[in-house]
Amino acid sequence: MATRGRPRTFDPDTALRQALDLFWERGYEGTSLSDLAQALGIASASIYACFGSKEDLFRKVMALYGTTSGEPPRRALREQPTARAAIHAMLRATADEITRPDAPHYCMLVLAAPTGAVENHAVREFLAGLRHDQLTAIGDRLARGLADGDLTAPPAGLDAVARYYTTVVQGLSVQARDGATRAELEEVITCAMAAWDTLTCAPARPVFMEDSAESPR
Amino acid sequence: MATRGRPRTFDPDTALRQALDLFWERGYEGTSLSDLAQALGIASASIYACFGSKEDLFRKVMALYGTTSGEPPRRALREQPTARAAIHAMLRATADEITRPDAPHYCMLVLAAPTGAVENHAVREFLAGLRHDQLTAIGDRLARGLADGDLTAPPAGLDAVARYYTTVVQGLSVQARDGATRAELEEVITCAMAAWDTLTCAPARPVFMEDSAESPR
DNA sequence: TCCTTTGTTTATCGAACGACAAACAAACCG
DNA sequence: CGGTTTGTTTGTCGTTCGATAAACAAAGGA
Repeated sequence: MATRGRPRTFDPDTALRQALDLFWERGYEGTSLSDLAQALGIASASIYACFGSKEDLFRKVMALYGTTSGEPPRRALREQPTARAAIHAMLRATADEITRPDAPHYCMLVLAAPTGAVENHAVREFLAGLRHDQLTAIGDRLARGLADGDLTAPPAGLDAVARYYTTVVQGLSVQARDGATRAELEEVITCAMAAWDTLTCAPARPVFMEDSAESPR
Repeated sequence: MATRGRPRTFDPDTALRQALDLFWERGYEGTSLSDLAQALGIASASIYACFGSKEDLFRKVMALYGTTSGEPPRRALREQPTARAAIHAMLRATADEITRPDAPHYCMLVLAAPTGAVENHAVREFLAGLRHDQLTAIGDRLARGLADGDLTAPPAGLDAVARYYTTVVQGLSVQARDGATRAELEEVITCAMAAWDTLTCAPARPVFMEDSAESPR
């Protein structure tokens, strides 16, 4: 199909990336269309023409966020050989992502729109759905460990353990937001992994014997 | 001193409580002065006369929040005999507070204003300060356990353990916000406490032997 | 070349924002 | 009772919100 009409003067991918940066810095409601227009270097009408509404833009932004910042933790879950290594590496990859010096120190999934005006209810539930996917992904990885034989059924329940590590991930975001360093997050992760052996009836290992050689991503 | 001039037609304490309910439901930026005026049944000018600015009102609201919803977890830390029981009871009291049927399911400290517009930076840092007090309170309680002799110095570091349980508390808020039930939070707390014995070099106890008779508040 | 198609700019919409000044209402003091 | 003090209401300030219509600009097709 031929390209008709006047071509765009801006690159939608670049613009989406710039929109991501702004939404990341200020959250959904904290970012206005004026802010976006200024940051993207185009008029707000062009944003509407290219991306639809503010909410549509935000959803596209979150999709990009998922394939960039969200990928390392997801890959950790996918590629590590055991459930234990996968959870540990996932936590570390998360800590890496939320303490990058060139980006805001928190996960957008968790803090971009937890509360807000009534009219933005749909956006909040959209993010809540993505967070639920997180929980599911962790639960699925534990189930795979069960199938692979590297994990015995935890007495507390597999869902409970999955929700527990999801809770830790989400708590890490608040910690990073409040200025915790990468090293401090690593300590928290060490503590969180200390629960693993008790939860999974594995032989306990003292914290100073933690497998720190595991790849963080 | 005599009461001069026209007396108030509304009760400031009642109004503050109503403002708390509204800020709790929608967060700081999500609540407008029009919303507040309507909920309190008075004009916005009366709010300014009585409470100052929106930010002043929010700070007073958070003080009330601290003495009401914040008290049970704080009391748990204070009154439980051992560090372990204190942390466990504090987590349970938190779970109780953030799943009450008559209030929003999350902690205002954590989710009322984690991100937002640049002009509300002061409010966010105010809340961050209160969250840091949380961390300090938990750290102090662990130190007391050390002094009382019911806790041996954790290899991971006392600060690390304090930050870990702070992270769990904050993660619980996100879980509750996303619809987790009180029972599900209890499971998460059980998992979080499973780390305790490993962290503190105490003899490990299986999760199914958890001291469920500890007072939740 | 001229028309169609598409993108961008400009201007603006109505509504809501936080905040306040002035006018009005109700209490106490003498 | 009049005068003072204080609280509340009314109206509105200038700004910003998300969103859009109309005018203008630049490309391809015939």
